[in-house]
Amino acid sequence: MSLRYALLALLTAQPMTGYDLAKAFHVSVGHVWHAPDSQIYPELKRMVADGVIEDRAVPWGATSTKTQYSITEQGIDAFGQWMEQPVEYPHERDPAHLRAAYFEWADPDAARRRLREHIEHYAQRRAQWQAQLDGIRARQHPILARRLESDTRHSPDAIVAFKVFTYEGFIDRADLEIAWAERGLALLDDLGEAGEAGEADGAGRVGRVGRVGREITRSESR
Amino acid sequence: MSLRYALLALLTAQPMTGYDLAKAFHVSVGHVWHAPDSQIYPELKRMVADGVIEDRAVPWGATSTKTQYSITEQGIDAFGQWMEQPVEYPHERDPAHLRAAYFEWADPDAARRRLREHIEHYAQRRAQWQAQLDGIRARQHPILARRLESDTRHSPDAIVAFKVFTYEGFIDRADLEIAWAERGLALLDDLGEAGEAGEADGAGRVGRVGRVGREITRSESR
DNA sequence: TATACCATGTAATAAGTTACATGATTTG
DNA sequence: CAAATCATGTAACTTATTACATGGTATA
Repeated sequence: MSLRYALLALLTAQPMTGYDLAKAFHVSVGHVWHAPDSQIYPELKRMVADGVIEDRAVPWGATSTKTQYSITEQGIDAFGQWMEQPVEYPHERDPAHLRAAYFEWADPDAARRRLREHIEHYAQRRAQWQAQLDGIRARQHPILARRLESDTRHSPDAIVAFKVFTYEGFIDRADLEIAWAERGLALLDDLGEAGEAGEADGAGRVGRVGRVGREITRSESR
Repeated sequence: MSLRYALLALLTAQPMTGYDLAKAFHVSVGHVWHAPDSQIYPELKRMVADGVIEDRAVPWGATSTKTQYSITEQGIDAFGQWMEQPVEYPHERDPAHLRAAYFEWADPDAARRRLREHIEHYAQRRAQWQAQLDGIRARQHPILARRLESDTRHSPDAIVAFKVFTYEGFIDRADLEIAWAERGLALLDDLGEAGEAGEADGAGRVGRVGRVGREITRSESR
């Protein structure tokens, strides 16, 4: 149901066609709540049926028309009421941490690849979020700029501050994930050293990892 | 597809009935990858059909039987191959951050409630993860203990270290979310003060939030 | 012998993914 | 006039959620 409110949020800034909306979505709120076009179009239909938005045919070219959607009074109410509802937190489902929990079944090099991919993944996301944040802080982000013009009922500073707050949270999260993966790489190195030492001793399976080699601590890797 | 590997991971420790497996799931790997029983049972059927696990009827009571599942050689291979595959990262879909991005549409008290719920949510998760972590570190966690007995091919220290690594990541994440929400509460306080100051001046909408009141910085709130 | 727990699901629905499909208009 | 982009989807599938259903076994 969040998709509906992500779309409503965009339409509080200005009326848009489905196409415009989908595009605007992908470069703004889509970084917080992803949805493909094929989910957006049907949802817009349902939203019209439910009265939270209106569709209007506007001319397109000489003969054609396109459908422009705008939020209704009822839609604004629904958006306000949404803010009164508790957030429904999704159940934990984390593919990267699930993998990491059973790294003993992986070749150490495969585990390292997974962790480096993790770092790469969050470095890319971080860059995207940072770009959003820069655009928001400078009030240059196109959708935000439009919103700041059209929204007369809220303080521009508040509008900006909440978006900054949101994206800062994502950036901190990306940093955390990168730091976590780096600790994982250090752990693999330590386990490797311990394993080799054990083998050199002819001892087979290793003992007391974390007391051999350097200590692995959470504070170290940052 | 991760559910399959979460179940395989449990079955690398010992054979179990569907019921045992579901129970074990909820108190261990289910904290990393949630699934309800109604998803587990059908998946087990599919896994038998695909040959990664075997089912065997074992006596239950005088006349009845129950189905015990055990991992096959093919299942162990599949688990190892899974470790060679890159993680498929889900698209970003964050209901709490989505809400926060548009807090200007919320009553400040409603926004505060959302943030306090966020803190409460992650405090509870943190406690759960911490409990898991304590059990793992002490090697008292029942499924882990069983695994440490039965798994002769991996170093017990490595088995433990990767699980510790995984859960530490979650705990750090919980701390981050709590700190984020606390910054949000501070932001709301600052915007409120600025708003009141503005109104007292008869200025209507507020100006220059972030320069009035105390500064809100990321380092401050922790 | 009642209550807790063991055991195993199904049905209906909702949500999300992937791939494909089609034509119109604007612009270089 | 060709290419880009605007415009709007549909179909098939997978995954996940919610709620319900049913009966057996162990134990106090």
